[in-house]
Amino acid sequence: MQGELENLKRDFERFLKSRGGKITKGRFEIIDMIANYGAHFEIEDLVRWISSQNKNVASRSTIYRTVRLLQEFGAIREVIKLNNRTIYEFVVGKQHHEHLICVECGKIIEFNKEEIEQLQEKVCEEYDFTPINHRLEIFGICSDCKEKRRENRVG
Amino acid sequence: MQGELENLKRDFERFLKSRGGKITKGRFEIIDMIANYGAHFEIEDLVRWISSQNKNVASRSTIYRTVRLLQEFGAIREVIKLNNRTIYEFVVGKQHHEHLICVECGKIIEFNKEEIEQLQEKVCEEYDFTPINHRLEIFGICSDCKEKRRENRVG
DNA sequence: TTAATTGCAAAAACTTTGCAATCGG
DNA sequence: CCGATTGCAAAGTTTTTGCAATTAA
Repeated sequence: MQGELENLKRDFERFLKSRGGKITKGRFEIIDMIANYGAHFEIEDLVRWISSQNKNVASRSTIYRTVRLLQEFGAIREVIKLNNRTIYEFVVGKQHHEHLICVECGKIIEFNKEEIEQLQEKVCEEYDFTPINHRLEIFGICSDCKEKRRENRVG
Repeated sequence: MQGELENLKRDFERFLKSRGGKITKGRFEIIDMIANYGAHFEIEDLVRWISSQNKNVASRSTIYRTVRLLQEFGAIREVIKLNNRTIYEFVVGKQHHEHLICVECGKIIEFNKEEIEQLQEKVCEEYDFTPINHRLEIFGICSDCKEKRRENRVG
């Protein structure tokens, strides 16, 4: 919803000011582009897409730099790391969740399991470890791909 | 223990033969090197270390290719992905486990929580998703680093 | 013999950085 | 005005690949 994006921008402004940073048009346009691009993205795809939409938003370096800033700020997180791919996620308006990743078609399914979160906290306590964030990735074959395999076997 | 390494090599031989591959000295020397290197490694470090020990084991490309083979075989898994670092783990003789990663000192703590594994299976069933493998990474601050912070504050 | 493997150097893919010009506060 | 930011091109990292020579089966 739109209000959340506006809130995020306002908070990001505060974040920037708090570290002596500046409010530039490019940074906020990048946020809009990411918001329009969809929940999950790889930086290079994002760069290409932004350039295809509007050459004047920002250069590749500025996009990389802004993604890093947004990550420090907390609006973006690295959610999937597989082989040499890194998939980021724009977290605005999303509750925390984990991912099922289909290794056949690349589909990403989000899920949330409160009990798993609680067990993680328990583990951290046991090790006197203060968690900052976490990532659970389950790789496998999704329902659709299994279906397709079955069809191919029959056909 | 030594027997496990021998079993692994025997199984890896079968694996290679089953895909029409060949048993080469280099591949098995790389396994020995990895076994001696320690549980967790980054490929570039491994390459440098192997070269420092013995230039004639294998070239950088062969090490990369063999690590990939061992990953397909299942003797190695990517366990941690953070920023642009990938840490691999040699799984021989280890039961499945997850990782706590200290973002301050880089320490890796292994843990295993059966209930978490079970809950994951439950989630997969719900989505009719067939899991192949998974990775749970919890980033945070370890006990020692918290202690150090306390000392610094006092001192 | 012949198909897989190796080493090398080059290329590819992704990300960071130095610097001069520009812009925000 | 001053310091942060930008764009560019260059450089840095990590990983892959084409190819000729070599090696296992």
